[in-house]
Amino acid sequence: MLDIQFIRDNADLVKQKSKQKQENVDIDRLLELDNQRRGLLSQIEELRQQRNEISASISISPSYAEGEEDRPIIDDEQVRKGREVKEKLSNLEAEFEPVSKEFNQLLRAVPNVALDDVPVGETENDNVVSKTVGEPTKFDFEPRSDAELGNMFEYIDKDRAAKVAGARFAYLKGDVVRIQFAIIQYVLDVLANEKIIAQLVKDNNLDISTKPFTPVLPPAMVKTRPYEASGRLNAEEVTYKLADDDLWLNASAEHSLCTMYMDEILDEAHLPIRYIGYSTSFRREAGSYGKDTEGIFRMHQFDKLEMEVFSTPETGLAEHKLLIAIQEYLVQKLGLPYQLIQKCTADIGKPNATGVDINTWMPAQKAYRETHTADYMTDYQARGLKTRVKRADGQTEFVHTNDATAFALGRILKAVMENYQNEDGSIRVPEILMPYVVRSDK
RNA sequence: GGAGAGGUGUCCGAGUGGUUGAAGGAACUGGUCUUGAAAACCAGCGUGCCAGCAAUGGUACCGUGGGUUCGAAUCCCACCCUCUCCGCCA
Repeated sequence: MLDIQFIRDNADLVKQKSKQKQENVDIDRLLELDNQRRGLLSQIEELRQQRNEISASISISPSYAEGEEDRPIIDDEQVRKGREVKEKLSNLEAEFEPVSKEFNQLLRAVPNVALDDVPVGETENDNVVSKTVGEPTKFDFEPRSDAELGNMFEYIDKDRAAKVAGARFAYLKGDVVRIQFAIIQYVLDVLANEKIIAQLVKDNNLDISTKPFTPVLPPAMVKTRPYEASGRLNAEEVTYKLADDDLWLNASAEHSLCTMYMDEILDEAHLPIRYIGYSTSFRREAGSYGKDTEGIFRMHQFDKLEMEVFSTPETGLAEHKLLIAIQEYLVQKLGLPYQLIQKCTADIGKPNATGVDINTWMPAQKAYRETHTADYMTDYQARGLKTRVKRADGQTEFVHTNDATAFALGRILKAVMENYQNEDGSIRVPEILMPYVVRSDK
């Protein structure tokens, strides 16, 4: 969330930026509530002061309390006054509660302010292709889709999955499963390799740490409070709720990673914290009926490798650039053609200050489709989660957070299957994955 | 799921109704001492909100939420979490 002080001081800017994101939050109402809230709060605090003074005036000193001598008699008049104050206080607090509640709801609804170089747009069609790497894969036959290839070799069984779990689920079987695990191993190898990180830092002229990423297997469920605080809970369209518990299914490893330092103050010397998380991700896909129903592109469940970084404010943007560089490195090593997309204001998402997507070439659809995203939240997410850093000078401030897809395995399996297919439907193993698919029985 | 113990500041840990934002210790920061370091000694050292240019003042925070009271870390209720033992189980 944003700082209310910042909104007060920059109301016009916040309104404008909010509109650019197509998030229509009533900023005037928020400011009105803010005024009401502060007015009531100062009245409440004044009464509390009175209450504290009254109770102090009738307090019994420890020596008296132990009954040594001259135990004072409690002053009934003061007690009566105390009761009066208590009554007034509880009335005011009752008045304060709904104001405060609406205020907090609205405050959380205000989106992050996009960086100035984020293109203004109304839909994802206004995203800007910032570069295209590689040529669409050439075939001297008509390339098959993941669904067709999956059927030919029983790699993908959605019919039986539908029987068991419903639409948008699949049994993935056989060698594509081995490819998935090879990709996981490969990504962990790359991100644990300080030489590669250092090279990418250098190539991009970034003045940040070369620290490698720590692999993490996070919880696949998140409680309501952290989920809401992260700005990532989207109950209507995305997130599954467990019926009997205060738990939601992860829609990304990011969701249980970004929340892990909630209510904590981190030591500056420990930053940046870089994690590569692996989690099965669950999405309701409620707004996408009839979209991408074929194959494994859009599923209720998929596995994902996700990078998460906690950093100081000064290095946040450079960390974002590093994450994009890593994404490009990984996609290039996998030999897939792609486009780097700068997302526009309407598409970056509420907590983001900026964000990019990588769209990978999908031969059967003859289109670049979204496989990666990289989000930079500045201090927006950390403010909600109260994740702070204690600086060398003793001051505390909110950390900056970044997240970025390493590989969303469902979508990347589709990309690999389609781009590496032969005419007979067989699929070659990308060279970089060869060492990870060696079978001991062959 | 059953029985028991417990959740206090960066950490350990005291505190069962009033001068407790919270003893003591550690860590950390500054200083004295030292050729330097260590040790020792002295001092400082939580976070949010409101008001203020600031100094500062006020208020809240001892797992979470509610209650009792003039007054709650301390008493009562509910919930969450952790640990130990038993049961079940990958």
